[in-house]
Amino acid sequence: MTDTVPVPESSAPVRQSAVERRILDAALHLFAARGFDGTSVQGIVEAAEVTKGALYHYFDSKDDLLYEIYHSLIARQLADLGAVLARGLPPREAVRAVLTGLILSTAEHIDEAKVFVRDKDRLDDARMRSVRADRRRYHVTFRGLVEQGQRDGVFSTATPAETVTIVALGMVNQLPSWYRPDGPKTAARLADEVAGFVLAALD
Amino acid sequence: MTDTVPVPESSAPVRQSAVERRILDAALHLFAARGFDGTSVQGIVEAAEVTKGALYHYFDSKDDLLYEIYHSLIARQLADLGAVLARGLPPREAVRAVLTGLILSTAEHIDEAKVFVRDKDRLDDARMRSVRADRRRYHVTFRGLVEQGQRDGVFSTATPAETVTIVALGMVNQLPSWYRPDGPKTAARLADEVAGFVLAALD
DNA sequence: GGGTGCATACCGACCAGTCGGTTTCTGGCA
DNA sequence: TGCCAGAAACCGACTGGTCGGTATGCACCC
Repeated sequence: MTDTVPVPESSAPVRQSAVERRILDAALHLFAARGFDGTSVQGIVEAAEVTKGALYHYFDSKDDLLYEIYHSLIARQLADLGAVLARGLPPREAVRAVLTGLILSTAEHIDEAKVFVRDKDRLDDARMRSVRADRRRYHVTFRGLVEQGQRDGVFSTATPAETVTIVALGMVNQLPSWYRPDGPKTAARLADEVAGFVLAALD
Repeated sequence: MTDTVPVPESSAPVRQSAVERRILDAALHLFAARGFDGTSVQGIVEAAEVTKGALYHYFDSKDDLLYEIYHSLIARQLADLGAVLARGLPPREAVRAVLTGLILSTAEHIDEAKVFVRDKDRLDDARMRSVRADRRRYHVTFRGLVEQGQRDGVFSTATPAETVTIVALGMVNQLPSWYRPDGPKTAARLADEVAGFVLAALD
């Protein structure tokens, strides 16, 4: 509908104490390794080398930790997306930049991605709505890029933009299940291959 | 390396009592909805309207239920794959048939797929190895099809066969996160669109 | 009588979260 | 500079409840 793709805003980073960060780091690693329900609060405080009192001083609940992880992940993704859009690239280059950037960022923060894909629907209603709204903004913005390319005639219209978006972004969500940081291919190489694959399908 | 793609065998189905089936059904639905660790054995026996004694009469452990679910899923996928390969189609038609079949089968057994993608690494070592070996057979067989097409010159070699396989099969694994049986598009329609997308990238 | 198919009562371990208390930091005032 | 009051940071024992799993018994059938 619109002729230009709107740039999503990102929220400002929040300063946090060293203890707070240690707790979040420990929670992130344990959630990624064992899942949210498979991780005990006791396990988190032991890994972070703090006490339970400290954890509940900074966070309201175990769910709170999960939300912080999601929030930082999505905020970063939206910021990256905004940065690419701000460059005003033509659709093909924009899609390539968004996809390679997203893959690189996901590979770099693979634990957050793991937690997200596995436990994304384990939040209470209010936080769930917030996370979903952010995800939807990303989805709609990306689809807008594909639609623009299709309107401009540089992308094939064989596959509907919505399906392209689902498939392309879904591929990235699957990344935690097969990407290994110590594997034979660098993240940059994989990002090129995957983005190239998607663009080839859009030719 | 090989010139023909070998057909993987499937294992024979096992007969089970009505109580056994009720337990497995309840476990499947609860695991899909709340995850393995988020589901209690008590919850399963209540949903299945049996007692704990009955459950532990038929199954050794909670893990045992999970393995049964995985096993039936993978056995079905390997059987479908074998059926397609047995038709001896040329690579393009074979890839299309495998992908559409896999997507349709995944859509039809969406709960099993949900459980698999979420909790696939929650098994003990022995069962894990068994599951992984089966998955690997599927992966290697599919990659073989892509390689054959690339050798025959009907597929582009722009993206390595391994990456194509990871991306194509990964897309299917993501299906539980976006496919809705009551959505606007039928599973068959989505299967066509997604398979078409992959084949377009292989042109 | 011995195996199968359950039911029931129960176990110790562990769960997320709480609460009263203590230490450490910070700013204001003499 | 020295002191103090209040706030923020943190401690860890404890709670009610749930967890996966087990021990035992009993009816029914070959």
